[in-house]
Amino acid sequence: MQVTGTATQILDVAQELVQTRGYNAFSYKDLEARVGIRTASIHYHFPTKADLGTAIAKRYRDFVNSKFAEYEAKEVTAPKRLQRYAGLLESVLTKGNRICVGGMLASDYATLPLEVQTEVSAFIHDNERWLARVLKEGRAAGELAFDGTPEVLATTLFSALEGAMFVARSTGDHGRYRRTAEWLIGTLMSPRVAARRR
Amino acid sequence: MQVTGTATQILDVAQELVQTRGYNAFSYKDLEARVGIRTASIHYHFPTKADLGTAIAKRYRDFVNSKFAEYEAKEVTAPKRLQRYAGLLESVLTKGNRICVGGMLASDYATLPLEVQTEVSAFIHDNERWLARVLKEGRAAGELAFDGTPEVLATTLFSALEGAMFVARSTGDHGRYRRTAEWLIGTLMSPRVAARRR
DNA sequence: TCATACCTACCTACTGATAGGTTATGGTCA
DNA sequence: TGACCATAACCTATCAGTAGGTAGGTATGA
Repeated sequence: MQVTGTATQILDVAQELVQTRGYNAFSYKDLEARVGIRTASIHYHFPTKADLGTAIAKRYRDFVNSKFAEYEAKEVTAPKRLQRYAGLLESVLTKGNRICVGGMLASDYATLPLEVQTEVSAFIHDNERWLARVLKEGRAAGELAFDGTPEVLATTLFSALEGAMFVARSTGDHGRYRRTAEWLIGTLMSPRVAARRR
Repeated sequence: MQVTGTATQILDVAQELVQTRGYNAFSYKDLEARVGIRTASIHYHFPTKADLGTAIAKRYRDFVNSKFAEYEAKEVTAPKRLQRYAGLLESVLTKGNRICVGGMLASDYATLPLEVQTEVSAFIHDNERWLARVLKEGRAAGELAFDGTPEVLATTLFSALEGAMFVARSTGDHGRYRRTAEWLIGTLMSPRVAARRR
């Protein structure tokens, strides 16, 4: 048995299809050829599509949460941490025109099985909570300057970056994402920090 | 006989399904019961689903473009025009948990027929172009203050508002959209930002 | 010998789409 | 006027293909 078992392989392929086509636009049949086993065998690993969707969402949430920990360990300042976060999503976009799993499933939200919906809501919550903390600490440290609460700005940041992925893909211009991310973070940097950057 | 013909009625119902479920998550069968005619009859009005999707996208784009003209006629200042724009999307969200047609189709982009893709790209372009003009004029008039080009900020604004719709719906909290919109526009009018530019 | 992991074969329901028939309306012309 | 015809707008019936899912059998290795 490999380090990457069949179940993991199924998750990898299915996740890519979720990120490019969306939850309702891929089927077990699509997985068949790419994974190399029959649809019935995929049902052995993931009895229902809801199970598969939930597994994808859970794994992705864990992955992103691990990135949060990584960024906090590696980067000391809030602006750097935000840049890392924006860079993570950018790499998703660049690697095969993909969309963040959370953002894509959010767009399919009304049609998702309940357990997947719950996972999506939790994903958004995790992202916003982490962003809010980074923003709060950054402002306290004088690295960031902004009006309003960290919570509101966290939602705004998350919404903007997720939305920018859709816009970038629909216009065939990945630069749109990058410029949006740069504008947002640049605007948050305090005059002192911004001045040093020039 | 009626003021609203059958074709219009089909478009109304189909558009609602696009806005709530997405392009791939509704079928002619879904329209049957709600419109009150058989799927075959719907094919009479819209031969293919691509035709239907294109008609929905085109009509919505025209609708939004007409709103642009309306806001320019009714409102004199840039902040007011931006507030109107944000309010338009908010009313879409509030009225039946809907998503902007452009944003929803952008999320389905990779699976759309070519003609619908083209329409989606054009919708984004129209929105960004109008926003960029409002921002440019607003800055020239001293009503707004921001770093960077109007074009970049237009993309950011559009991305953020569209993304905020998804986030609001997935968290069951429409207030998230409103607060995001208010933060964005508020930041553009902020004296602090204006002072920083000098 | 027993669980794991795969298979073939099949199911029901639905997908977008087509063929061809029915009905109502309204215009043309001997 | 009335016979005729065209068209619009619907219908039933059907298509081939796909959806997610199930039943039950088989190979393999501990």
